[in-house]
Amino acid sequence: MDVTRRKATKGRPKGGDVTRAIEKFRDVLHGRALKLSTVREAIVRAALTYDGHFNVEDLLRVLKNQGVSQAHLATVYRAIPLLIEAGIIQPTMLSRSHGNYYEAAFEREHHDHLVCKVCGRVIEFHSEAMEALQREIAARHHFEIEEHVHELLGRCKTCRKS
Amino acid sequence: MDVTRRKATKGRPKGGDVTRAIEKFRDVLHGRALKLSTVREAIVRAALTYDGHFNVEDLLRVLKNQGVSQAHLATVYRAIPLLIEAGIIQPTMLSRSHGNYYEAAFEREHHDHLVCKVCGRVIEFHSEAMEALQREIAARHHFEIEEHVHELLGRCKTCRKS
DNA sequence: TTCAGTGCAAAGGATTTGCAACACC
DNA sequence: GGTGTTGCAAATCCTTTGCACTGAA
Repeated sequence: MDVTRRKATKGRPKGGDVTRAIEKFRDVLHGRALKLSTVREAIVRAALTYDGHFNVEDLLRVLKNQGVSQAHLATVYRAIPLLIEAGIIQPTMLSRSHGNYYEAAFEREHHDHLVCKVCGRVIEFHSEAMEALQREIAARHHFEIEEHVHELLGRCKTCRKS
Repeated sequence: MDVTRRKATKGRPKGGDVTRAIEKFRDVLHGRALKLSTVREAIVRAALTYDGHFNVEDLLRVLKNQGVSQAHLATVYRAIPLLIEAGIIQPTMLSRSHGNYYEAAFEREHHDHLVCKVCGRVIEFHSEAMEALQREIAARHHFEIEEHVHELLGRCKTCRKS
């Protein structure tokens, strides 16, 4: 009935996925008369292959390690809205953490998060029953949901013992 | 079974509530060897009687209108964590808005939010079924929930027509 | 060749902090 | 009276922007 499962960091993009994502990105850019630069392509790759949640600095670090030109923070910031637009990444809350965090989203199923306030571990979950309930509540208020934020914060299995 | 209802801005604190809240606040402060200054008391009153969601500037504006000394931003920032600690206010996401927002929380029931991305309207909701489902999901992951963030973002009744 | 993209530095906005004067308990 | 609190200004952190130069189409 209610399929809650851990997707974890399986389903990381394989080569072909990255290629398709870049094609998708190119389309989005073309649609806006923008260009696909080598730097942007590198940013897409870095974002898609990043394991877990990241912020702009994290992404920059990866790019630097790969020796992508001088890789500048401003460039990454400027690319972020485009990556979101193209569905390459999606913003995630990780609530009170300062700054914004993102995660790869290309061809991944929707999910929400359990976040451990002690160790920072993030567990993904998806519940169809929950989604249905949300739709029901929205309908009751004649509200049209475009997106939602749902995070359960607390202590994970390991940390609740200490 | 599932009681979803609009709590709206009814249930605003009455005089007695404010007094009790201040007592509670005093206790929390005492417990940490801190003091209840007149400025802090004014901040508590302003927060409790504020109608709806507010940020630090909003609160400061109220204080200034009341002629509370020179009321300084830094002072309000310094008080916020204490108000949260005492359960006077709670942070609310209002997702992508820059800066943090809060709302009065003293002796109010827990609720979550529907937020209109067009007009900014905030509708409160509470669903026991939803809460139960969250507990179930947490249990499945041996996770202990301390708090959660749940916001449904989209278009309200009025704005979805335009 | 022509715009868009990039690096860099400087600007911005939100929040924090160091410090001397001031106010609770 | 001693310690925490406040106002103020300066400092920080994250993000955005202006500009001259480089690069994609």
